[in-house]
Amino acid sequence: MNDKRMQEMLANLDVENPSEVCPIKDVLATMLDKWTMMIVLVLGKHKVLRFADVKRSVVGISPKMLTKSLRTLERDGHVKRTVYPEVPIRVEYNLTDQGSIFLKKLVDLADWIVPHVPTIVKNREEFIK
Amino acid sequence: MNDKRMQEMLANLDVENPSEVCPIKDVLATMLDKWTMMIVLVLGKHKVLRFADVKRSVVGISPKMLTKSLRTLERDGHVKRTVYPEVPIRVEYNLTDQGSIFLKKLVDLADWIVPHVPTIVKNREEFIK
DNA sequence: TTAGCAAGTATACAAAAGGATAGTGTTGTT
DNA sequence: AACAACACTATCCTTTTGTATACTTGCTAA
Repeated sequence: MNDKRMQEMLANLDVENPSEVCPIKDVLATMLDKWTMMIVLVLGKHKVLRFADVKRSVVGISPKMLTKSLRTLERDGHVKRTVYPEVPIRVEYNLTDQGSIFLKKLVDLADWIVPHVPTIVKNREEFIK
Repeated sequence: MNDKRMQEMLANLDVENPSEVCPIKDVLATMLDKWTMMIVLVLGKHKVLRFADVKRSVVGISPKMLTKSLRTLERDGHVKRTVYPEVPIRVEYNLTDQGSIFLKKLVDLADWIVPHVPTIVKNREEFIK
């Protein structure tokens, strides 16, 4: 991506206006929420998980936040929710194609930052004030 | 990135442990904070900005959050802070090389999501419960 | 008919993030 | 002596986020 394209995208993102008036920034911010990302990562690892499985994998999440985050992911098309009306009921979650691309971008970002992490951690320890 | 590499990265990210014990996830989450991202975007657009300029560009941010976010970005090596001891004092902020790559990844993510945004917004309106 | 499971909901409360706004320190200008 | 400029700090208070945990629903098996 060259600088011109970058400036175009920054114009799209309407950087100097609040996110309530810029759906792109709003959609992005929702995706990059802490719990949301964690769920995308565990679904990337295990492919298909039931509600209780996700809860076990995302350590520390409460049922309330899990439901909320899963609903958001489903609503925004990143996750598919499948109900099997057995007894007891079974509900499975997995990434959609869109969700898988999102995962890829996330892991790509992580892949890039990994070599920098030791330095960053060291800086954090030394950084006063 | 193939599936094997993806699984390696997910192992690196230690997806099933809380971020306090995984510095990679912690560094990522810090970068992807709402205000932090906005500041990176405006610095990408304007290259060099003073404190009051950033405040003007990131609409709605309070001085408290601006200082906090700028310090975090500086601490983690994404932003350079330069003090000119004039009177009145002048302080300039700009992205480091690392920060510029981060901006690129962010804009790349945005670039990918943009075509999906209209559908997502429509889904959000229709999504009941 | 009582127990039990899965996938949530509901309620109460605690913690963290964030907004509004006044104050600080330094030095030149009036 | 008072004021202005700039880049923050400090304080108070509201809002949002999140936890803990009890409850619900629908059915089936003992």
